[in-house]
Amino acid sequence: MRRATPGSDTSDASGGTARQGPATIFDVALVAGVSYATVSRVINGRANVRGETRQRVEAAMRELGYVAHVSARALARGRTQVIGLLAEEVCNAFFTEVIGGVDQEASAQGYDFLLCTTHARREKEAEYVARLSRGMVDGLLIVLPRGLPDYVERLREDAFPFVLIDYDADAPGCSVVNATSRAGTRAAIRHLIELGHRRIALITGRDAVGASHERLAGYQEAMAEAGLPVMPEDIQPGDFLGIGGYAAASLLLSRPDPPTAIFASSDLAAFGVIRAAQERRLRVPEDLSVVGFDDIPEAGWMTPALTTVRQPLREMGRTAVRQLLERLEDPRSSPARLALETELIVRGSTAPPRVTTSAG
Amino acid sequence: MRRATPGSDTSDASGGTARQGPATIFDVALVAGVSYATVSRVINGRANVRGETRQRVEAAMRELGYVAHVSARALARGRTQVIGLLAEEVCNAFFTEVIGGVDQEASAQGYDFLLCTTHARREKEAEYVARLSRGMVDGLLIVLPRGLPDYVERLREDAFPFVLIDYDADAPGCSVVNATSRAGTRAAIRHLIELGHRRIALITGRDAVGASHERLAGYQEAMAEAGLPVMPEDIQPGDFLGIGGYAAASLLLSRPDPPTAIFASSDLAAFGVIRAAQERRLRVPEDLSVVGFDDIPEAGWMTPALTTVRQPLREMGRTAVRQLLERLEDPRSSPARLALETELIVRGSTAPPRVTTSAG
DNA sequence: GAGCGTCTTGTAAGCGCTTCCACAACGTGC
DNA sequence: GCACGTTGTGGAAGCGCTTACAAGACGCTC
Repeated sequence: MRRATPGSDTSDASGGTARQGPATIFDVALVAGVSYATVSRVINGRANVRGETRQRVEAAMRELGYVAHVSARALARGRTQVIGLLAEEVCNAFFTEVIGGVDQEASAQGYDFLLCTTHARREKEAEYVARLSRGMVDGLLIVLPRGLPDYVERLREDAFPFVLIDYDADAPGCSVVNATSRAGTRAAIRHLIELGHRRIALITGRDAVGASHERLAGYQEAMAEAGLPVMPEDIQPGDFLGIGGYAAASLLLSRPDPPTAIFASSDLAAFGVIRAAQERRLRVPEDLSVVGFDDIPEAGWMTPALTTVRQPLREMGRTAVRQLLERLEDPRSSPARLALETELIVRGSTAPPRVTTSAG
Repeated sequence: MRRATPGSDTSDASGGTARQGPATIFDVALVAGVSYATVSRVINGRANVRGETRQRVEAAMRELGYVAHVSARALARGRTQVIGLLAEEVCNAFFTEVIGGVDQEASAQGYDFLLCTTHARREKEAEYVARLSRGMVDGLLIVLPRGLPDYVERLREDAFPFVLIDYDADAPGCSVVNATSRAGTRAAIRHLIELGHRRIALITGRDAVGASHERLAGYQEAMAEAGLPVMPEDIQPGDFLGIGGYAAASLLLSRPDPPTAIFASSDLAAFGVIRAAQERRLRVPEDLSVVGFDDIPEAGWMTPALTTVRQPLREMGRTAVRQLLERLEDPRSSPARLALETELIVRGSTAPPRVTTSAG
């Protein structure tokens, strides 16, 4: 084609025609003395290439330091071998754990991944998704979407493969991976009740996130099962972050008759609770039992180590990738809704209450 | 005017030929009754399109929900409008701060960014870089490289634009953005000396990272200036992480004659130090002064709030993007080496020592 | 030894876009 | 009424790759 210059010497890239820019498939073909189609076959590991030819091509690629052009491949094949990951933030152990799992599985399956942080800029999200889904990625993972944005509907219409991670509300026709938040919370509250706690407070997550409601429901169920009353002021709004946990706990602990245990809807929030307790010279767990949710690495690390509900975040990331790839391979496979098991991890931040409160 | 297909109706995409898949530039051209070249001009905001034509095209794009195919554009234009970011990890406040800055500036400048976490898998890094630089991204940001890998040399040869972030050793011909680690550390140590400390220990960062050596040098300079001896056992190796800080501090504090102040080469390490102190029932700052480095958000947050050397991490990310874009626009612009100012932030974790140690 | 598969290779036609070049339709100024 | 630039538009040639399709070489059968 264009730069098939058969006359000149072919073995010296810097000689004859002074090539500029990285080598293309044509250059390799020229050096190997085969057609570019054959080079392409070698690159893609097609079987029908004679061993000796293959070796010549491989040698030429090495010699020229050939690297396939990503966009060109993507355009020709109609897929990019990249999956996109849409997360709100990157500076939060919850997301980084999930991302870590995605990273691991994607790379194991030969996919790259493209991380987009939305910073909750809702207006940009839709545009992001539109562009990603047009030639940048083959499929999309969306972590912890708040509500169910319009673009999800659009993706569904376009039959573009995607998986929602940790989305707890209804999502008809969508693949979802999440964890059994409600059951996990119930187990945690039961654990506190078994230790003898009667006044157990809850700090919720962000209201827009479905998992918040699930955890609240689990709390209420466990309390009801045990016949314990739930005081409305014992349910404090949080934000899944340390700051919200701290604020909520400060409120709870400054009351004349504070709870003896606090369940926080995330580990970060639980860290905030512990800080608030320490500031008041309350010891954890002697004066206050604290339970978190997620089991991020730091939870096992602190003093006291945090009792928490383990949510298999990395595994969720991995599972989501597998689900997505399944849909990539067979676009007609029906969307699945997977809930991974949570597990109560009892560590040092919970103990029997010092005195049984009046409510008990 | 001129109609491409004068006979049939051109406004109904779902009529005549049943289109499948997302709309292309041709579909838009058909609906708008212009050639695809004109559509391309509109997309790219070229001036030479009549107002009325432009509007027709825009209407057609809206009607079809047209989104440009990213790979196709990239292939045709030779650039992607994406910059790549190579970082070791994503679950570490240091990186996330830098990444946040990059994100912000890139998006302000109309670029997307592609985050690749290398997890210190050195063998994969080079491959990553090769692929990224071939049609995935226009330029590369490399955060905190350990040593100066071979692929950097390759990038330089290929004249591929890249910027190193927080790389402190020699890098001839490379653009670098970092901070004045040495001066910052000197200021921190001086602060401790002014408070009356004489036995000041240092916990280093990872050895492979240039900034570690800079901080060590700053420490040694400040001690020498004050005429204070540096005991070899007061310099403990760390890893920039909490776990290393904890381990090093545990060692330092378990000695019969422990230092009265510890400088940690990162805030995370300082958190580890504080934890180690608390476990020994040492109070910070009364019994032990602690200084960190970085000033990640958590530093101002803890109790006690951490005295630390502020490194403008977000700003470093932003600056690096600006530098990279400069090189993108003018590939012959000479590489610059920018060092942003560090600043000592005095908070609650430092105080005069309880008793002047024998060394004083 | 003609007819038939199989294996290997080359040619050509795209993928969806940008952009150079050409050309028509318009004024201008003389 | 002519040459002349301007402006708006269409046609065509790529960008670097994949992948039908076709064709040549080879070995096999009957």
